[in-house]
Amino acid sequence: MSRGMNISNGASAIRVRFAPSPTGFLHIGGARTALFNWLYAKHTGGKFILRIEDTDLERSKKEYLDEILDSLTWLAMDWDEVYYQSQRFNIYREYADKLLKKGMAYTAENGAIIFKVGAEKIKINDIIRGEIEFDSELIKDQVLIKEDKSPTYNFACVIDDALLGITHVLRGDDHISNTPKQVVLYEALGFKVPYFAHLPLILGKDGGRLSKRTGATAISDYRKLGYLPEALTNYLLLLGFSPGGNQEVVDIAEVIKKFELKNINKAAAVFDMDKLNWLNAQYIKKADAAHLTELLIPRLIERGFIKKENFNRDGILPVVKLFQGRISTLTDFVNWADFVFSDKVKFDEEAHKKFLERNLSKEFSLLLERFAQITDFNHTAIEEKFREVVKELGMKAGDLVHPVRIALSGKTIGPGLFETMALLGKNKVKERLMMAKELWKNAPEARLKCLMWLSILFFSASLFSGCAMVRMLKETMGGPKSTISDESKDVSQEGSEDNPVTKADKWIRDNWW
RNA sequence: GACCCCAUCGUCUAGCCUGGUCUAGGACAAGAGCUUUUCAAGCUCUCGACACGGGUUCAAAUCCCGUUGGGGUCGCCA
Repeated sequence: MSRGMNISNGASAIRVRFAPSPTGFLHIGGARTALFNWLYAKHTGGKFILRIEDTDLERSKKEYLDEILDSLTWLAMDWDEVYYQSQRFNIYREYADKLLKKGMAYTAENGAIIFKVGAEKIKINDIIRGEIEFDSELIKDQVLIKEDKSPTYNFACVIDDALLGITHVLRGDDHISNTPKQVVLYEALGFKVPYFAHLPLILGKDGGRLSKRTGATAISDYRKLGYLPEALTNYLLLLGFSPGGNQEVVDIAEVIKKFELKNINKAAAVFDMDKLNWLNAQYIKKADAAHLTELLIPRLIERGFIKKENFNRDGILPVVKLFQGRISTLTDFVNWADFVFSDKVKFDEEAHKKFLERNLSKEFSLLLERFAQITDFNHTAIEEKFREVVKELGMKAGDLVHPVRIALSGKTIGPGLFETMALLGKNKVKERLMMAKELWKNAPEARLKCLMWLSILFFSASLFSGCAMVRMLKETMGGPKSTISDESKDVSQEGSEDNPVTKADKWIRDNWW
């Protein structure tokens, strides 16, 4: 019953709309426009209306429409009313006829109805940009109804915005030049001209239009990539609006309170993936682990890590907790935590290489022996034993940590090793450490390779020193600049600050002998 | 080309309306350090901008004009 009342004193009620065309996916720019409309409706207690601009029957597709609606729903933007322009063709025709009767429009040879644009100055007052003036002399006569009887965009848009009682038209900057064309139609039909607010465009990294080349453009792509809707919404908001108080991560309810059209930026913004990633990581970090688990389950099923019919939620939760603080997308989780779910540990190329560099069979054996003694295989007990072994062997902890990590996960990076081991459990740790020993055994060529490299090194070194001695006899100081001397320089400058040594190199060097 | 819009660190922005408090604040990225079993995260620090030129004014990032640069639109697409 209150619904009826709202409409009757609807003169003051704010009504905004988002008008997507189902000829493509909902993209970043469209979503931001929708968001600002939605936000304004929520802020003012008005209505958010969806109008599907499907007048182009050729290009409009049901799948696109579904995708757009799905994306909006995913982003938690609910709408109050929906209209389809394809169902309103007779209404547009009716108004075109009115203009025809008034003599303000004429029929072309092909049957199209065309509006006569007069010569006048058209002023629009944009809430974001202020007053903008156009000269209608520069506007051509406007087609209202096309030869095929379908309405043109500008005509259908005006009729609908007027008839649906849209009070504020918030749309992309690229529509500024459509505005005078629409204003003359409003006036010709005696409609009240709505308020306009033209939102700045979102640009790609290259400063041009956001395109697939510069990154994903469809909202559904971001969903697939593992972004959280809250994070994406938050990011989209930041593109053109500042919540104030140096806030970046903002709750949507908070934003609804603060949202004001006049505080929207004028300048176009570049879409920055890095910041989106950061924001998403923030949201993942503060998300409830159980909620994240639910989001992750379909992805784990898809990867074949768990079975759809039977999986253990309680088993996944601690894995999620272990990785939650260090991933920035849901996809990251699936990639980084694969070894927890699969017993076929896939070795990264880099990890594999590093692993074979040094045979730690004996050390692993000792580790296995000591781990066997642990009854409660928890992370403190593991760490205790581990440190014991390291001490006994006279090694640095890192020297054993890294190979063990690779043996367990196939990766050189990951969460804390002891937590990881506790999570995997005693049996899996045992199996994988034993498998690692097999790897060394089956790859004796790796040791051969080592020896080969060593001899090459020695050989070239002696060759070089031999050459150098000969040269020194022949030449004065000034130094020959062969590649060999450059290489040896690299090695000899280990302590030098000027020589950038990668961490990997350092690791190899520290652990080689 | 015509018309229109825009202009603060590499990027997102605060400040601009209502000039002084701005030797311009925050965030992302980058760099350095701390921490550390790795990579992250976290913490600390560093680098880094008012496009340019004229006005107005005691005083301009803030107001005005111009230039330059960028973007948008010029469809019987939306």
